Amino acid sequence: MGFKLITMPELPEVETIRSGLEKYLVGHKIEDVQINVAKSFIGNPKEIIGAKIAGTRRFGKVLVIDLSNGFSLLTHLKLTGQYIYRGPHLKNPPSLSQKVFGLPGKHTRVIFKLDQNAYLYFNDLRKFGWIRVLETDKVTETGMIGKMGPEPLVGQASSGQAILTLEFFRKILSKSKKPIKLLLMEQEKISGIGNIYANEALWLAGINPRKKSLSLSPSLSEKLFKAIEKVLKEGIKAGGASDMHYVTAAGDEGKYQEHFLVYDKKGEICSRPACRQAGVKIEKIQLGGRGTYFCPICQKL
DNA sequence: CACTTGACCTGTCCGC
DNA sequence: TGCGGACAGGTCAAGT
Repeated sequence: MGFKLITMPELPEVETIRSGLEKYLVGHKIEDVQINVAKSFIGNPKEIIGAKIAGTRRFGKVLVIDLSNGFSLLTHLKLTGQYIYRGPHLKNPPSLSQKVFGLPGKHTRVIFKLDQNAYLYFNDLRKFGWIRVLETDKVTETGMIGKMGPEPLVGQASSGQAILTLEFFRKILSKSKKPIKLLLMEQEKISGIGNIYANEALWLAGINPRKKSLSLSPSLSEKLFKAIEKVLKEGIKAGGASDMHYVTAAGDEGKYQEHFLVYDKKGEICSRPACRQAGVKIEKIQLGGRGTYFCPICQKL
């Protein structure tokens, strides 16, 4: 396993972090907030001090922590954000992954001091991530979440969020001339898919990432729809993909990177039987400025 | 209007 | 060995 990639939290990673936070944080009270980097925390910390943590939600890649006093904390982890809990609700904490930047460490931007001598650390190497204080009843209509497309995983939508249906998926595709991969990653169309899972889903469906969205046949769009669901589900099942900075709320690593079929596989033999036999190698191109991996044979344009 | 590129950051890796 | 540059990728702003 290489250590050169930054595997940013996408839907399965954020969902894994969320379910950990749900387990560990609910019932805790926020006693204090220490902000080490001003741009990492937007809003007034006084509005959350003294509040109890009531629950967690996820909208696409945005994590929401709802408090008992009418306020919520929204977080986007962007590329390198980590939320790590230490306290009595985490029995037998796993040995801290080396990917964790210390607790606290050099890259700890915000520390929430909770009751019962517990702490929630927000680490973020590149400072792209943010935590924002917002009234709970404004969460679904404000900013990114307000414009966000439907949730691609059945059973995973937060209340009030639409689920992506095949019909809606086809409708989105039919309206866009963009390369399909770029469309999949557009959060205002579908929420939660990033570079890794877009690459993986397209390989699984046997579709070239550059193919124009509106040119997908009904059978291909259905194939892709199912592939998206499959890779996201398997991502969650594996606890997310850790190559560089992603860890769960307990501070340990996910395993989905071991299941990668194309992502970061440039020059390796495509694992589809016919391609493997013929020795076809995975290629890498830039699409929308992002690294894009595909098999030139089983993902023909 | 649609699409592309750059900025935001920091660390790692690669080649000279 | 040291150093500079390319690269990693989500989102938004600015440019074409």
